[in-house]
Amino acid sequence: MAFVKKCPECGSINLLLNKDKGEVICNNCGLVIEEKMVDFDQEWREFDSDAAAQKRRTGAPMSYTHFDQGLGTDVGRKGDLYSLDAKSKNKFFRLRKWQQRISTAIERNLKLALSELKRVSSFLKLPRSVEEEASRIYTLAVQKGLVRGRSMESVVAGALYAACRRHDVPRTLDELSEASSIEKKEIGRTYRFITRELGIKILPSNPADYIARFASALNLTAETQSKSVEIIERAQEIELTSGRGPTGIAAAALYVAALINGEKRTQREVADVAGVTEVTIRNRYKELLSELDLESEIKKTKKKKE
DNA sequence: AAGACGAAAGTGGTTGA
DNA sequence: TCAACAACTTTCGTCTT
Repeated sequence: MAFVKKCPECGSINLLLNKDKGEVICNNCGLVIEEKMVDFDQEWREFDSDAAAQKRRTGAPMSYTHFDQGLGTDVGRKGDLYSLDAKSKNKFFRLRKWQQRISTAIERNLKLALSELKRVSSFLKLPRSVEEEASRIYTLAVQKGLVRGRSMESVVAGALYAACRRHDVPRTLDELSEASSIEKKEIGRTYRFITRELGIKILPSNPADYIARFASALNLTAETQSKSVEIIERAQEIELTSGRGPTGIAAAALYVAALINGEKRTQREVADVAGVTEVTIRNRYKELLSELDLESEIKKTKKKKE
């Protein structure tokens, strides 16, 4: 599966996809990374339209973004129903009524929540795979009764945040907060809660994952981008990054890299797109300078300019 | 005048007794 | 459950360009 790249346990990239069981297994340590995956493949081949008509039997692929995985049917309320005689009509109305009663609170909740989830995810332009993952997480959360006592929207936001992190397409809590109009604190809290309760392992996000987005928001060149990734890697080697907020590190690395490549941005600008304050950038920046001997590089580009 | 810098006090979350 | 603690923020005054 494209969105699982590394084994969270041992870091190996040697992953084995077992389609029959719908699992992804780490070939190195044997950890089951993804299970209950949906098999999207056709299991037959079509040579002409006759064969296709015979063998095709489904509509859209099954998806967790539909509350019943896209398989549900409703008793119709319009269309050919009205061409029936009065007796049959009555029967259908009764059926419809029953269906509404049977629909449990869970299903109604899911229906609502997943449309909210879609709204937020399209607002943030998240990839399809993340949306799927978030829907799956939300569905699990509902089944475990974790939504009780929390607003539906906050759980949706938390699930989306978790899904982003798992797929290495990090969005900041601020962005999620803006898109879902839930407070940052609240999202963070439900995020921690559901990941703990569902036993979802999430690696601390890598500062480098933020670089591309921040850099394009600041109109920085590709050289600056790779420079800042390089800085981050060097910083990680000497454990300068542990315990610090990844966005602050990304911001500082980007700021220094821009300085080195003569594309200076103010601390304010960088701070805004990264969602941290100037002070944080300064602190990280100071550490980077003293630990990584970057001052000489900055001086070099200064001299070039003269 | 704007940006960079640093000190001090406050916030929210984690940890360990 | 509470206190200590680290990271980060807010605010504000000073220095540099």
